[in-house]
Amino acid sequence: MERGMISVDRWGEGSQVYFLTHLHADHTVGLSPRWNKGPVFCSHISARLFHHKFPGFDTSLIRTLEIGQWYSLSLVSLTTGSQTKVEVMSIEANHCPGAVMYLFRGVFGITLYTGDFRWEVTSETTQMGKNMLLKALKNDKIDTIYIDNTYCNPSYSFPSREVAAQQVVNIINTYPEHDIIIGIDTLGKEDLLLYISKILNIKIWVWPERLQTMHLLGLHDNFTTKSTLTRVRAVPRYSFSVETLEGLNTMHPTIGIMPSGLPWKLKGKDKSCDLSSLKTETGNDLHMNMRNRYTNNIEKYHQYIYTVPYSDHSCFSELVEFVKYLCPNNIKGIVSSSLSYIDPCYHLHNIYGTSSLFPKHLIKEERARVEGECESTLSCDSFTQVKLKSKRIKHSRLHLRKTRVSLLRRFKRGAKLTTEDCSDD
DNA sequence: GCGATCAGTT
DNA sequence: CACAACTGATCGC
Repeated sequence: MERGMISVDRWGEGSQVYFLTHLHADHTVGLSPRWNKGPVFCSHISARLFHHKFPGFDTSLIRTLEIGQWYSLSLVSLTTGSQTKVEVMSIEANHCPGAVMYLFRGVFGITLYTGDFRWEVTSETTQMGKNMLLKALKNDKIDTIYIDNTYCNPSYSFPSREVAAQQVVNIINTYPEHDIIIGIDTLGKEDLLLYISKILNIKIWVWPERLQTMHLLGLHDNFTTKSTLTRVRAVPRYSFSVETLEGLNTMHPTIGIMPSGLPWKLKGKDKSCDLSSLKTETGNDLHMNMRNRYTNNIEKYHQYIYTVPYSDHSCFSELVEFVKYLCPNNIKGIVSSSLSYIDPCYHLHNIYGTSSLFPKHLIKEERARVEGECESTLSCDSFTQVKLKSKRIKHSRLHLRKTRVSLLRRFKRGAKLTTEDCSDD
């Protein structure tokens, strides 16, 4: 992509067109109701949710794209100053409602920006995305994939959301007399709640604003704001804490369930997990065996709290499948926070194109190459953040060390940290 | 009042 | 231990 032309999920100055993958807060930093920098392209569902999230947003700036359809844009190349054609197609990302990837085709070649996505082979949505990509690309090869590297490390492994949803149902069934609370965000995990609602044939309580979101998503039957109607409540994740659960339990026995890709652990406490009391609904042994590998992921985080590996991001093996399927020339991580922006690419490049690991003597070289590559994806945002952070005196030791290391490392490598890096690709 | 940034939380 | 996604406090304007 050429700088100054296209921004995806970045809302700083200096682009001709802006693309939104989905409406989670960490992808909309800089977007506000008074946005006026340029047209915002997004999916129909995101467009529908837009006004809820940003009341008063200038509707004339929103351009909705039909999924799986090519659109042509005429942009100005900042390097040549002349008009250039860019084609774009949005593809189902299977992350949260309205989430899409963007496939771009232009003078810069073919670029796929995945945004956050889940590449779940058992999911129909993923199959749709797969077919769209196949159809869109024909025999062409993607030059660069900007990939959701959130869980791009072999240590991250979790089951399909269908399996995880059943785990949640199993936990709920284990406590027939308990109230249940489930931690969720402002968007996402609707399928999990729907599954629970349908299997157990109950409504699920959500807070009033969340009910509005449900209605905007066309979900009218399975949710309620009347707490007397149900024992299962979905609550904002930030109000879901050990204290909350302990407080609730002084009034009525209550179990909390956290759906998350990461197995949370309570610091220094007993991590033991009593799964013996958990039964499958069907008692199906095969089902049980299939899940066996993952059962350890159901953690009893606390006396009253379970965590279940229900993730809206791809796990490592899914990322591997994705990359193998598309065979791009280049891979760059989107998530550049903390120290994770190096390892992810490293892991993917290791498996990419070959079933075995690189010979030991090549690994160092490969790592250096990959690290250099990832370096170029650094945004000025993260740089200024680092600069500001290192100036501060009051800071946790860990943070201070981290920023120093990464500042030093970036400086040593001579990474270009100009506004050029900020805007797009 | 506003956006930007940071700390803290699960 | 980590992550994503979010809230609330604080700062500068």
